[in-house]
Amino acid sequence: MAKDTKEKILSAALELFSQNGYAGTNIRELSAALGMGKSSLYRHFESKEAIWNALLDEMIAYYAERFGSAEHLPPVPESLEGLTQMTMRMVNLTIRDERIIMTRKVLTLEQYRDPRARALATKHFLTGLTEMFTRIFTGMMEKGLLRREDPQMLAFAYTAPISSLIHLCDREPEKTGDAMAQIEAFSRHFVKTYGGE
Amino acid sequence: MAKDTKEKILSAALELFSQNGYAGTNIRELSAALGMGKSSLYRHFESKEAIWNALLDEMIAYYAERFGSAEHLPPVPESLEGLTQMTMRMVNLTIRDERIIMTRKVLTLEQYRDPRARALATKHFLTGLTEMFTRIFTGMMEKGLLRREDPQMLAFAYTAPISSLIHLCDREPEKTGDAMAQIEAFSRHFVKTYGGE
DNA sequence: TTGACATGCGAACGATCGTTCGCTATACTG
DNA sequence: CAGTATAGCGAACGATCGTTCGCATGTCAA
Repeated sequence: MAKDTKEKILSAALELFSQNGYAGTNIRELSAALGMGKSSLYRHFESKEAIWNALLDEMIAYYAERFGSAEHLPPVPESLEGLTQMTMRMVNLTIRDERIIMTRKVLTLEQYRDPRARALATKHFLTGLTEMFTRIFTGMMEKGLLRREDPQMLAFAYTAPISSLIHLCDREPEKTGDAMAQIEAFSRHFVKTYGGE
Repeated sequence: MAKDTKEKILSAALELFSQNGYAGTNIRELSAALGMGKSSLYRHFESKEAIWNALLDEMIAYYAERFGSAEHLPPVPESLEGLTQMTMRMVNLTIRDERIIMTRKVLTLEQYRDPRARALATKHFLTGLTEMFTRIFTGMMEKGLLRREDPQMLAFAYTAPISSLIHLCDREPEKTGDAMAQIEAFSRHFVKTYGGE
């Protein structure tokens, strides 16, 4: 029961922090969103900062479990078209999942204030995707699907533009349709440029 | 004299807002940073929000004047090496200039809260650079320096990775050296891929 | 010189902040 | 059954927030 309430608190905190930031969120709003009294929150967390730290713990643990282990790597595509399709599937997931959106937003808002948020932001926005696609592209080169070039450079050149459009969707959700189309066009352009031998 | 004080207030506000965000900054800090009493601020701005809006006005006007007019466009490079050199010069400027750094940070922090910050953020981080390099690449294609492909797609593929590394420098300044090296490597990779005919 | 205005200051206001307190109800332990 | 821990509540605390007030000073036009 206690575990469950804690989880609900962190979930509501994620929602509010991602909208208004840590400083812009107060305990009264948070407890109201949970339908409980302000003071009840303190049965589960000793302070507002403790809520933030627990939320960050959770985000770090989730990221490590979800993207950190090799077992969760997507399979190397069997074709160039497969790369585009896999990309669109991943992007769709990451752009539609409210929890992932809120995680990106909160990391964006707190990256200059909290060192752990900073480190996780860099993983989320840059190095994580690059490492993941470095492996994928290495596999695709071995299969002869991609030209043999520095796979890390290719992964960076591929993921950074996509990541920037994901940020655009977070910022201006009404542009999601256009952004998705642009990501697909970019992926096909990439495939045309680097595909085959 | 009044104009001068207003300008100083906005300058100090930019510094604090970019560090702690709008909600995380209070009038006492701001006035202390200016070496003046809290109440004196209200001689120049009617509220904290008015300071924010004036700062945003200034940022919007500055952007329009600096990047919006065609006259401020950098010249089309005469060679592929020139593209890389021009890129490094621009990046160096944008990564070292404290005021530009703070502008990016404040737009990052307030993009979900303020519609005008949101719009300016998209210009700063995405469309502005893309449009600029679309023209540059169009010019380079006409000179035969670049393969004839969709210049807008090429501009997006070129600027988005660079922009993501600029964000990295804002977030983790100690990585600036590495980021600059990576930008240069990426630029040369791009030139090798798309250069010549 | 005088009067009006712009600009500065410290004190203080009411609102809101994070947090603590004392109390009650429920649920499990012996 | 008694006893203890858990989790909820409203009230209230002190700190801090944005803002206002009354007053002093300096400047400049009349």
